[in-house]
Amino acid sequence: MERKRTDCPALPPGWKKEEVIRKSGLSAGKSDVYYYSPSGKKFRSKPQLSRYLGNTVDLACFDFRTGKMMPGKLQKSKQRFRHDPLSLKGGKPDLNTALPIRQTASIFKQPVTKVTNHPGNKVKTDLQRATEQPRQLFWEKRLKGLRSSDVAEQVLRSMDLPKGLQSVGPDSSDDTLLSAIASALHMSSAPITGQTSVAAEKNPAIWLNTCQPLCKAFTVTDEHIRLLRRPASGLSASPS
DNA sequence: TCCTTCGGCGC
DNA sequence: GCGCCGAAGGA
Repeated sequence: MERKRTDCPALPPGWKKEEVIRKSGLSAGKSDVYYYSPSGKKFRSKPQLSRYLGNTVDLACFDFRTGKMMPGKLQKSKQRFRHDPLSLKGGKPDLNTALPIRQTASIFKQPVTKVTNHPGNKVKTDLQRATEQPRQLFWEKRLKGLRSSDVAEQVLRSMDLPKGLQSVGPDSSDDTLLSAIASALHMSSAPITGQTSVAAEKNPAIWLNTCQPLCKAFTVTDEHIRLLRRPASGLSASPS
């Protein structure tokens, strides 16, 4: 029988997908899907693929049968939505605070060419730094202008920040400051204090503590919390 | 021993 | 109903 291993658009070059129709037996007509790595290894299930790729890759959105990424199709624990009758009563609020992550097609391991320009150089090992995730300085600026909206695509009102918060760095807009603080709260369980180093205010490009948001050190008082607990006027509690 | 193919368990 | 994997059977 002619085997056609097709290129799969969601996969990097070299990976092939194959679909074989069963032609006899009780399950005639059913099809089996296989993948082939660039090295020729055959994969016949998602768990097998997952084991090979390791924990670094999240295949939750990868549909094995079609070979496509299906964002929003998290097959774990069926999602319920606001407009779903079952969600209206007794539905728990969305407690998932994980930041959304950009989904790319290149979820599979790919060969990397290592280029060493200066083979004689010694690399200083600094374990403290090495375990840190590399992060672009002032990356929060990239979130500027982005707005959240509800299911009806109504843009949600942004938040007002307390007066005392002052930003550090090249961008002083409330937009960026809000993004920086919100992101910091999500990305670490450690206390969020702002930039405690005075040097960071003078030259943030060098002294910025990337684990803290782009704002000057602040403290949250009981008074601040009391203000928050007071229902905000002019804001509806929920859409619809 | 390797590969293809269908059965069938378990969710 | 379907995904996953065992194993039969052929090369």
